[in-house]
Amino acid sequence: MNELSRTLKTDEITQLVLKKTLDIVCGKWRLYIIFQLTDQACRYGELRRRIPEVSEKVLVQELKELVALGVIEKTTYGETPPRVEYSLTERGRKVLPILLQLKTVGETFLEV
Amino acid sequence: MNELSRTLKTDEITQLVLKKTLDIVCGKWRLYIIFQLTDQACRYGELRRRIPEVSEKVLVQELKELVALGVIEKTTYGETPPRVEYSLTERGRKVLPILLQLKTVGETFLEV
DNA sequence: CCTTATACTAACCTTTTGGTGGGTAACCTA
DNA sequence: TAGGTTACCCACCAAAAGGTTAGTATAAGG
Repeated sequence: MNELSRTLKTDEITQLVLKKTLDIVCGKWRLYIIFQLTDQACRYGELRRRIPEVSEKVLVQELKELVALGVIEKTTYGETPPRVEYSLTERGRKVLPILLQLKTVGETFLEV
Repeated sequence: MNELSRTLKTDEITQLVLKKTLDIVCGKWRLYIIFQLTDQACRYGELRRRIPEVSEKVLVQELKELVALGVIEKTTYGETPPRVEYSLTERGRKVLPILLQLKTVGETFLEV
């Protein structure tokens, strides 16, 4: 019984961990956005221009979510016209190599 | 113009690659299913019992999708009651280490 | 004083994903 | 002959994800 409850608990933790990962990774554009910020911070408009296929609403929404998750951070300069920059957080930079490796997964399954 | 079209093409390839990756990874239960097959093949019913939270329909559906993607394979033994086993394909085993690393991502963002 | 630029918000709609509750075939055992 | 076991299928439904279109504040530039 004790062992069972320990097993259950481990499963629950694994599920939590995986859920968090999926929150960060899933969503059609999240990885794409993260990869755009690999080297430097990027303004909102610049992101729009670099990923023209994503709709405005979704981009804003995804950026907000990634900020809430702690993957990226937002810096607002009180200027007009407004200037806002997005960049990776420390944690974001920490996991970036793993996320970049995910390309290998896609490549492996696209090979003939 | 040549450079632009080359850039566009690269972007398209990146998008294809990422899409393929997301197909494999996303979905509430896909990673979970893949991880269950790390060491040995597993029967359908065994998977059901190991992941009780997933509904029957969704499990079947996810298994089918993973087979179609080439991540896992299905072996049917013509017995009654039926026996069906799922296991990782060669490609599946190849990318498994990368997928396992994804746990690190979740852990990083769950830390206090 | 009208336009332009930037970084958004809000209302609304469609598609995709995940889930429930039933049913099925085939053989074995009691 | 009734019930158990296994690995599914089908019709239907709710919620989440993704997308379109229009509108906003502010200041600088012509």
